Amino acid sequence: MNSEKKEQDEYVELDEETLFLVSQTFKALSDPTRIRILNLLFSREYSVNEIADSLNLGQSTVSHQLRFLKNLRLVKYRREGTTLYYSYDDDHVMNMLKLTIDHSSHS
Amino acid sequence: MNSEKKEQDEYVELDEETLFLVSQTFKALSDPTRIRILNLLFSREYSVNEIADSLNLGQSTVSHQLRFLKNLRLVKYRREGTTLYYSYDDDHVMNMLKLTIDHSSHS
DNA sequence: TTAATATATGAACATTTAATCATATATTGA
DNA sequence: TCAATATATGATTAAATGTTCATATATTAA
Repeated sequence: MNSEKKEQDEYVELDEETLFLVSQTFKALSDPTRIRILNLLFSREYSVNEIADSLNLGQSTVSHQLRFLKNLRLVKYRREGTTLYYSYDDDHVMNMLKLTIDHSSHS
Repeated sequence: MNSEKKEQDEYVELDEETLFLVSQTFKALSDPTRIRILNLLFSREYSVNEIADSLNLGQSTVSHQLRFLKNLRLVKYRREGTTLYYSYDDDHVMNMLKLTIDHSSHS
């Protein structure tokens, strides 16, 4: 039952599921394109084409990355006609992103 | 001089250097092996071999990943004879990691 | 100086990843 | 129903990434 005496400084090995979730979360924030998209969404919701135009990216590129972010529930969307308006959907992740941007800004 | 009137909801496009730093920081945390290493270092300093043994990783694998983390100044080391003791060196990143682990733990 | 131990390094390889292109799907208005 | 617009999807490709193996380097003790 794995009941050896634990040392004071014993670490807790992460279970596989947590490890996967954590790595996926950070992976989402590890790509410049996704960072730029999320940074855009700090201010308001944007349609796919607005994102592509604002950031000079292909429509397909944006759509693929939004799917990635959507799968991790970092963004959500709302439909209006044929247009999908995307916005962020995870405060914890957005906070980390903002903190790290500030932390990294040599301003 | 790029002085168009800014909207209220205007976002601030990230400069390339910040974008790179932010993405690198999160990339460090996006790999399961590196996460496990940093998770180990929460408790205390470890030598390279201790890390390899504790996590069932090859010595070379650990050394490579430590170099990665060292380059980003996320870890530092202290020498004692032929042994190098590694410990973490960035509170901000370690805090983010801990928060995200807690956030992801379905406990 | 030599052997033993700890760690680092470089090359090779398999896998993953992001962008692109072409095309498919979905919604709306005429 | 058809055309126009917005978005999604699948396949392909080039680049990046992580692990492994073999070997190099560095420190210490004898």
